[in-house]
Amino acid sequence: MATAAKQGTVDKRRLILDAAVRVFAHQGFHHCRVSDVADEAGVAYGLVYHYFRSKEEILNTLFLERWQIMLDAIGEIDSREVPARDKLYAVASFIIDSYRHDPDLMKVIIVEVTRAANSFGALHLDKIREAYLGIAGIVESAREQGSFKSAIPSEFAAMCFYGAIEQLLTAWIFELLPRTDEEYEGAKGLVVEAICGGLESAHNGAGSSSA
Amino acid sequence: MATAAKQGTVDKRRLILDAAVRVFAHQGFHHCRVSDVADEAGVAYGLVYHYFRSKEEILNTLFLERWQIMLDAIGEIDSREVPARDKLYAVASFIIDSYRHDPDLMKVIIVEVTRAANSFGALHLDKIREAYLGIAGIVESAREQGSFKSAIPSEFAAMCFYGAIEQLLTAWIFELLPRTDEEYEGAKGLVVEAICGGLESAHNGAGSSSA
DNA sequence: CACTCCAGATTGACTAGTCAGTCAACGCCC
DNA sequence: GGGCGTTGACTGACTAGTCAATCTGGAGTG
Repeated sequence: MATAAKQGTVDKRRLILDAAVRVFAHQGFHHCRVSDVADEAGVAYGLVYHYFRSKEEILNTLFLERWQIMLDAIGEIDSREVPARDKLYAVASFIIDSYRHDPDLMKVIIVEVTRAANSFGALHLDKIREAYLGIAGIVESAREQGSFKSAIPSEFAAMCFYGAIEQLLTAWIFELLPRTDEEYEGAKGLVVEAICGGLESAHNGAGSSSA
Repeated sequence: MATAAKQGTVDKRRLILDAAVRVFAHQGFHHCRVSDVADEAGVAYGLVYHYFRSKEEILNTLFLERWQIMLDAIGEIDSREVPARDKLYAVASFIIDSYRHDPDLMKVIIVEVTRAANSFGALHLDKIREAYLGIAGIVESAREQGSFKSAIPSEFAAMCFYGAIEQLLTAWIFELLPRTDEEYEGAKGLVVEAICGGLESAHNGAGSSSA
């Protein structure tokens, strides 16, 4: 049995982290008090400061824990011997399943970190960039190999792809899209088709003057 | 001469709004004090409350002012008699030019409202949704007419398109992309090409099992 | 033109409340 | 019995919003 969870002893640190996810997700990092987290965890106020230096450190911990898992997943996916489209489908699946599995945690990460340009986003920029680079790597191989257009820089493509997925999650967070298993599954294929295959029909003859 | 600006009289309300944009953009809505806004505007603290009921009302005003301009622009673009791709190019141009023209304002709108699921985002959900619907309308016409794939629902496509653009702005906000005129101009064409034309080469024969 | 008068603009000290973080003490387990 | 885990009352610092006082420009009057 693991060190922390032996006997009936519960890992209070983990309890606090899990409680923080729920509280941050429902009230927002700025609108909740540390006492809310302590109460939710069923733990005394002061104990939070025994395990974490500050309220911010809780959020940082949550982000880093989860983000690293995603970076590792992207790295593993990139190493597979399959077409780029399948890799991107796997990445989309991983992110969407992460949301499906723990919507509160993903909401906190996206809303409070990934998109928080004035607070935690800036702090974790390097980690966020790593994800872009991982996706860009997948695109880059496909470009070199000729299956992806060389006209679109891979970092740019990665940004569009990741942006589309994050917007999807945002739509689920905002309840603009139904949160059902079918919706999640369908979205994986659709987002890949939209970004890789494009919106235009293959037989499209519509002219255009855009660059 | 307009009522407010006749003679040497300055419109203090406007002064406060403009100062708020700068302060919110650089410090973040939550990390700045009302006194910072007043100081930046060169105005007494109390005057802020003469013109606005609360700190939040300043942000709401900024968002609604600017967002309505964008909604009007999308509506106007949709009514043009050009291919869907050109319409989407025009929408992308409008948003990117908005950022180029006033990065602070766009940063505030995106970071503090559009992506703030726990505070202002929820408040302005309907307005935000209106933008999606406007873009979806453009896609829908193209689907009916056959130039866009019918397999991808138009709201879904709109979300991917808008998400890609917002991610681009975020990259500029985070300084992950160079902020130059060439970059802005290039991005307009690239984002449309990525979403409408897709990342894959036309002659792409790479197989795929995703769907 | 000189003067009064007032409504709206402007000021900034102050209040009332909030909340992150501290700390001294307690207790439980090894 | 000692150290780590745990407690929660308390403090110190901060700030959104109030308000009574002051200012200012222009309309009305003789």
